[in-house]
Amino acid sequence: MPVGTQGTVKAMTQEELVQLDFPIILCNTYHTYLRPGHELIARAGGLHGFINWQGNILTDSGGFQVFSLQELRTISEHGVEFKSHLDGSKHLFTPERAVRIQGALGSDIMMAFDQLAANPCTKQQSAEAMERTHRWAKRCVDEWHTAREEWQRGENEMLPNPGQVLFGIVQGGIYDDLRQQSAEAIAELDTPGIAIGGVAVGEEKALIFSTVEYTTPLLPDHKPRYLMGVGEPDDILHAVSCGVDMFDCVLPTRLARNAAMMTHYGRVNLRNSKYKEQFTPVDDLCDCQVCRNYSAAYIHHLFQAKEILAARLATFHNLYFLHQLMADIRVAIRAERLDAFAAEFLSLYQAAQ
RNA sequence: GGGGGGAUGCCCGAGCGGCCAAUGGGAACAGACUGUAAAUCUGUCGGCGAAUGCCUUCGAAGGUUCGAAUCCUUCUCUCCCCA
Repeated sequence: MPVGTQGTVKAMTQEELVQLDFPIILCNTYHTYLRPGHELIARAGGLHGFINWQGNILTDSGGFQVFSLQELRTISEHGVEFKSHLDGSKHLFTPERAVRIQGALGSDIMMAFDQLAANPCTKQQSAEAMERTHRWAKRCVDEWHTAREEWQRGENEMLPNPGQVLFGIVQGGIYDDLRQQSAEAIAELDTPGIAIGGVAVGEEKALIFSTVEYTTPLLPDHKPRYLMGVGEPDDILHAVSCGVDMFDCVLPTRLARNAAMMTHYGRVNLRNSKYKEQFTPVDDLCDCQVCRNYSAAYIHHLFQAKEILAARLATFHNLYFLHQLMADIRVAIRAERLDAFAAEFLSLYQAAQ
């Protein structure tokens, strides 16, 4: 899933996302609630209507902002009070409200409102965040049932997507026993999909790998398993081999805006002067329209000149690259040669790192 | 012809006797980025050295001073006003 926090995958049009063949994108509840507002979006026909996206949409609940906007919020059992980064106004997010807002946004998959522990933190802090996440997940599920019943009785106009589902989120930090507890608690809620959260929030790679390796098999394998916020190609390959089905990550789009492009030969920085006269494609193994039509030298020039097109071309390529990686992974899985594919891919990708 | 400003590192520009190898921007060079407060942030940016440091720099030459980018003299170049 490309990430489109504010209702836009930065630098791409929805037509380009269709062209890139993504079936689903991620939008953010907290950010779209603050601006332009969930009620306005509901009046526009939900996120789908408002942003003109016929594919699926997953909304993150605002749980990540509890983590990323630590200085701007206070947590209690009831919920989280945010101080808006836009105008300083105060906004109370509870699990119930996160569900209602996502209902109004009309996404296809809404996420439970969770709490990820700050990084670094003690096991005690991880456990507290996890336990609260469990209580909040239960409240999300209950509120979701209530909202659906209201809608079925015709009492709730703010539910533009009757097909919407809710996913629970497993927390527990880097601690196996906590992850196990969390996997059990969230699985018990019987949501149609389950996410692994609180990963890749500053911990070293080995810990990301071991956490995913331990946690994923604990989740029901007949439901989609979604690893939130990951990641880099090697993370994805590893997580898929552990049984993960879904990913979202800001990396391809953010890196692109900062001149980094993912190639079969590893990540490269197009600002580097070595590309000044490279009149060949950035990645000669890539057949995206950017690599087919534009040279590294040109893209280097666009970044040096701070032209908008630089971000657009790099974003298109990075998204294409990860989409292609996932497609290749699916082919490899069907051919029962995922490990071989991963080894081949990584030998080239990591050689230059 | 008369009067008044300026010349600082690749560029712009601060400094106006010691804390100045010289604030700040920009450019350049490199790095970071994992459910997006990010088209952002960080570092380097006269030479040599691992380093206390040493050497060469603030238009040019001379001078004053323990000490000068900063004060004085002359010169060169430039900008503005009046005629």
